[in-house]
Amino acid sequence: MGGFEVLKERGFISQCSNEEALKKQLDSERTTFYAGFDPTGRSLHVGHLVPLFAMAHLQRAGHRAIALIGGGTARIGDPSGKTETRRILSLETIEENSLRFKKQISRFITLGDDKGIIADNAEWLAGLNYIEFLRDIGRHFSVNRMLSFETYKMRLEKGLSFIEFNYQILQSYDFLTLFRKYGCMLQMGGDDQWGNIVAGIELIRRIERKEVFALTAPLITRSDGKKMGKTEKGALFLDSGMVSPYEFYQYWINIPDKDVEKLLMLFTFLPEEEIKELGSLRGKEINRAKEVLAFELTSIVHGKEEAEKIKNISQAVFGKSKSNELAGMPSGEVKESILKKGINVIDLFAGTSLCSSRGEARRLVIQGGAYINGTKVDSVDDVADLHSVNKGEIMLRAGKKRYFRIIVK
RNA sequence: GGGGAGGUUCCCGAGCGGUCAAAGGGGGCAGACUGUAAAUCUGUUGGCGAAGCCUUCGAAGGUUCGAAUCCUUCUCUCCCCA
Repeated sequence: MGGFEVLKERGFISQCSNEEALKKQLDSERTTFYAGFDPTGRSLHVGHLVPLFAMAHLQRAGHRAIALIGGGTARIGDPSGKTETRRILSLETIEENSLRFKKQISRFITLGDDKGIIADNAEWLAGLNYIEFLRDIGRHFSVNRMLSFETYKMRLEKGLSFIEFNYQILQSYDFLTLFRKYGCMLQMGGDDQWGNIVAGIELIRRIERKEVFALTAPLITRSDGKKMGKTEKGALFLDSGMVSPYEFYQYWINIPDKDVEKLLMLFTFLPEEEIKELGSLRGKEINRAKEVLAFELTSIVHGKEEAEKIKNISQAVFGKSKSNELAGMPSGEVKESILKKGINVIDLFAGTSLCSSRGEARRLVIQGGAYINGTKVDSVDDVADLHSVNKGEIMLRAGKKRYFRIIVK
């Protein structure tokens, strides 16, 4: 039992409704807790990692986790922290997303009746009777009070639909339902969820006369001001089809020095002492810590085998090892017959994910950032042919660290 | 329902009827410096070809030799009134 200290020391806790009482609760008995995930995207992303790891830690301490899929609330949209209205998703999309979420979540928490549960609020929200709901639940909410919440204040400037405004009530109702159904005592979430969670606590206190708890995690930021988990292409998704494991791994390798320790604490299960040690590395040495971070996290998200493979690839490509294991790196194919005739370098690069247009490929070459098998391409008129093929492959490089493997067939 | 303000290239945000592919900033990409880091400096940033051409300024029409800039209708967002 316990677990509160772990979360605290590792940096998962930002706000807590009643720290002392919660700690006592967690220390004294097996406690059921939950965190919600709205299936509004095709995949979970880095932003979801914080609650996932927090849940995993509590579960390891012996408590029961509920991952709540917001299949019902996703039909509406949560205004918290957003500046724009979320667009309405089709039911099929939500359904599909939910399935994907469930799969991903199960990599973090252990499922089983008394260990971990995945629930979906569509189960109780979809069939709600409006009148009954207003009578039983709605009457406990004061509009004046809701309007005083920061998230709504912000939205009052930009516009807030009535439906979105109800999000908080639905989320509170979720908490109440989970409390009744599973004896759930604690809701976790990001800081932006604070208002919603507290509203749930109040609802439960009013209706059930019981004290339950809120725990929020801080928004994780990068010391360089970039948004955590954002890449040029968008969010860093956990789905291997959307962000390849190789890219995923590389993202963590390239994290700013200052953030390594913090991220190791949050996104790995390594013991704190080991993390502190890794975090104290300086200069070039700290790359070792980043490698550990990337490896550990990739292992959890994509599997250990995959992580090993990528680690080898990365070491090979960035020159620290002789390994030739390159499977898993972004790659594509090209026909031998095309190479026989020779292909212009611009076309070659433009055909890969390295460049999105011929113009971009042209720029890359002109700026001296294009390489074939490690040799700089110095003219846009250069042609690649069979001489460029090395063991059935051609290695392209854009800039310092973006690689693409072309397989000749 | 009435009145008002708006929808500009990835984002924010300028834009006298021509010289606007469209200022500026952010972001991205590349180069130098490094440690696959940060910071900094430089270049670049619609597409195809590189003379030039093509597609962009919510949508569709129209006025003009010529429109992102003017008119009409439509649409969406926000504000005020009911």
